[in-house]
Order: sequence, then structure tokens, then C-alpha cells
Amino acid sequence: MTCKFTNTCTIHNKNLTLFDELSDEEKKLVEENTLTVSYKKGETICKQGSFASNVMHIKEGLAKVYLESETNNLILKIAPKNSLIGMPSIYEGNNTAVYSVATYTESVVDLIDMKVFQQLLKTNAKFAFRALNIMNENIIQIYGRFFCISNKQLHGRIADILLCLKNRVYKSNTYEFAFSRSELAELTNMSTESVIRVMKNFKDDGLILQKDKTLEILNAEMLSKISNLG
Amino acid sequence: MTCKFTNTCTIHNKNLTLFDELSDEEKKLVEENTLTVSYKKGETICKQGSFASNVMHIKEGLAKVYLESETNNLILKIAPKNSLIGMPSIYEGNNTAVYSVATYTESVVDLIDMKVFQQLLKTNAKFAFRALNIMNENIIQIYGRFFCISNKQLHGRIADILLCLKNRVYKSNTYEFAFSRSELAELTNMSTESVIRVMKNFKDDGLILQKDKTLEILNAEMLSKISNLG
DNA sequence: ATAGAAAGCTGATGTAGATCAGTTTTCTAT
DNA sequence: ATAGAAAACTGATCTACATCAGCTTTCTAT
Repeated sequence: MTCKFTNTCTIHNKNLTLFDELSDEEKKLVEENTLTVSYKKGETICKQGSFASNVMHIKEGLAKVYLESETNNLILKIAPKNSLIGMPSIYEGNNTAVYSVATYTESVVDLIDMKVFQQLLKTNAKFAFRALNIMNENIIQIYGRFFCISNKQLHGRIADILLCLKNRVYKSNTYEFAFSRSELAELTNMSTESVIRVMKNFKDDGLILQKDKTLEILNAEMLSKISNLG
Repeated sequence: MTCKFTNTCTIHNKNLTLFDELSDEEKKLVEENTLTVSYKKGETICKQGSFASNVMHIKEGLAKVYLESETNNLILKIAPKNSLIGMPSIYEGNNTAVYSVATYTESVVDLIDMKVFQQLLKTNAKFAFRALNIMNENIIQIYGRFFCISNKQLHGRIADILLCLKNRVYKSNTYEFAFSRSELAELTNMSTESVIRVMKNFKDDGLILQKDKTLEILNAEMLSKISNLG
């Protein structure tokens, strides 16, 4: 039996039921304090260290959540449609964003006022409980990614991310592959050249098929083995 | 300016004020559903995959929170006195522990019934909000650790953990060093031999002093530089 | 249409750190 | 006190990757 939490994708996103816990009045309050903004590919939605003025709900598109340092970025997670991000910035005495968020593709994002969001957390226990649930699913996702990046070697890491995209992000065997080799490299913490070599291997071995910008997973079982062996 | 979240220790634990949010009645309920248990060095408090029957509050001692796989353990965090652990297991549809917890030293732990804890979260918004706060501080801690382990090289990682022990765990320049070289290796995701070599370097360079089981940080500034440079 | 820039690709070289194979020191239990 | 085990240490070797350097293909903009 392999460990449950050693992959980037251990949990499958449910639909966002968080706001179902609100009363009509509360819903209205949220609506009145939400801005819906469209972003182009590659734009920054949220900058680490800036004032954390809102919680973000990705309505459409795909984004990365990442830590910045002088040398590297560390991608914490990929945020597909329906993700709620920005909650970790909520803690006693903090008012800055703990991470950056940027889009991979064109995206539509709801920016929910942080003060209103916090107020709801403080007054509506069911809402807060659901928020905690979402946070927990999130943290487990990141545990898996942590394990993957720090313990698996190159082939395992690429296999893992390809399966993650298939299972959690696109939920399809064939998907429009939004990542360049260097973006994949950033995502898996490896060099672009290594990504190219591994992807070539997978292609030559008939595990995947990439035509134009479409990627098809031909042998998910084998990729899964590779991912689990590390 | 270095990134704020690239070290294992970015946040300093406050005292556990979570239960202050409870009414006398609720406090009584918690007390009635809490077991206080003493553990010896090396004992398992919680086993990954088992039924998550309680939330744990470390009253005394030191523990590690870690993911298990066939090959490696990945230590997610060190839990000093006053840590509250086990919350991530709380999410829709899950009833198993997502990670294991084991003691480094003799420890005293409050085991709080999970159902009671969840009930409080669902009914007391202030309690839930505080719990979310604690989770968030936790997750940020783990982000820092994630960055550290996946991006820094050996010297940086050891420097980081030594500073973390000084600043967050023991809060003193001189502390009883509870870790063997192989435990340090597990903690930093490196081989025991490498830990020995790096510790030797630090000792020879006058950055640390280890006598019997006591470790003294002689040059925290230099260690900090090493940690930040990677 | 075509130049310039990305992105993709490939082989050669370099290196951080693991692994291996010991030796020495310290701890532990009778 | 002493044997046996664990921990600490050391040097030699090996290897998974990164890095480098250059080449080809694809994209993009005038």
C-alpha cells in the first residue's frame, strides 16, 4: 500500500459550497463587496508582501500560487477553476499577502473584500467551519506536493504533475496543455532541459502524446507507477 | 530584502488562546472529553491512516509531525510545547489521520475528542476563527519549511533548522539538543554523513559549540546569512 | 515574406551530495 | 568492568541532476 499523501493530487475539488452557508443578507453583503476582474495570461493577481485586501475566488481559468525569493519561485499549488485562495494571509497581526498569485491562462476572478470575509468568519460558525474544511483540503494538497518535490526524482515528479492535471485540474485524459517546458520546470523544481528530456522519454515510451498544444495521457497506469516509485 | 517566508521559522508561537474563546460550559465540555497522556521519547502519538479520533495539544515536550511512505518520512513540522495538532484531518468526508506524530522527548499531551472539537467549531464562530488563525500560522510555517528543503543546499538547511530551534522552539541561544545526527538528517532531508560534515564545519568555523547534549549558537548572524543564501 | 525571438532540443561537462566502507568514540546494559 | 550496540566520524567513489553551449524549430510582429 502506497502512502495516500505523496502525490500532488490526493483530493479532488468539490464545488465551492462555502457561500451556501450564508444567509441571504450575508450573501448580499458579499456580493456588494466583491469585484469581478478579468486577467490576461501571465498577469499577477496578488503580489506577495502587498496589502492583503481580498480573498480570491478563481471563477474561470488557471493560476499559480507561489512564494517568491530573489533566486527562485516555489509554486505552492495550481489553482484551477473554483479555487478559493488567500485565506492563509488571515492570521493575528498579519495584513500582507503571504504568497503571490499569477495566471497561467486568461482568468476571471472574484475579489472578495477581506474585512467582510473576516467578519463573516467571526460571526457565522458554519461558514467558518466550511472555510476551515477548505483550508484543510488545501493544506493536504500542499503536503503531497511537498513530499513529491522533496523526495521524488525527475521522472516521478513529471509523472505526478501530468496526472494531477488530468485528475484534478482538467478532469480529462486529453487536455489543452497550458505550460511551456520552462513553466513545467518551475512547477516541478527542475531545470528546463531535464523537463524536455523526461517529456521526450515519456513520449518515446508511448505514455503521452503531445500534438500542438493538446496533451493526451496514453498510459495513466504506467505514469502512476512512475509517480509512486519516485 | 530577503523573502519573509523562506525559513522554517517565520512566525513565533503565541500562547494558546484558542480555548479562551469558549464559555464556561463549553470549557467544561472540553475538559470532560480530554485525556491527558504522558509519552516517552520516541513514542507515536498519532499514526497516519488510523482513525482521527482526537486533536492533540502538546502540553510539555517536543514532537515531530510527519508523512510516512515506504521509503522516507517527511517531517512537516516540529511541534513544541503549546502546539495544537491534528486539525488538518478535519475535512469533509475524511476520518483518518493525515499524518503521524511522534515524540522527540518525554511529552505530555492533551487528547481532545474530535467530535467535541468539531462541534465547537460548528457552533462557536469565534472559536472557529481562532482555529483558522492557528491553522494559517501553521501553514505558513510549513511553506517556509517547504521552501527551505526544496531550494536550499545542505549548509543552508542545517543553519535554518538550528536557528529555528533557537528562535521558535527553545527560545534561547543555548539549548539541550534533543536530536541525534540521523534525526537531524531526517529533519533536513539529507544523509546522516552530510549532517555530520556540515555540523563539523559549523563547529570548526566557530558558529556553534556542542558540549555533551548542549548546543550553543555562537554566531547567529553568520548562520542567518548562510540560511538566507541557501 | 522575413527577421528576431522564443521555445524546443541535444550532447558534453561539472558538481553537490548520496552511498559505501570502514574506524573511532560514546552509550547502555549486565 | 566490559561487551555489544549505537552514534559519530572520515575518506573514496558514484550518480542524478544542473549547467553550459550550441543547434533547430516554431512563434510573432512588422
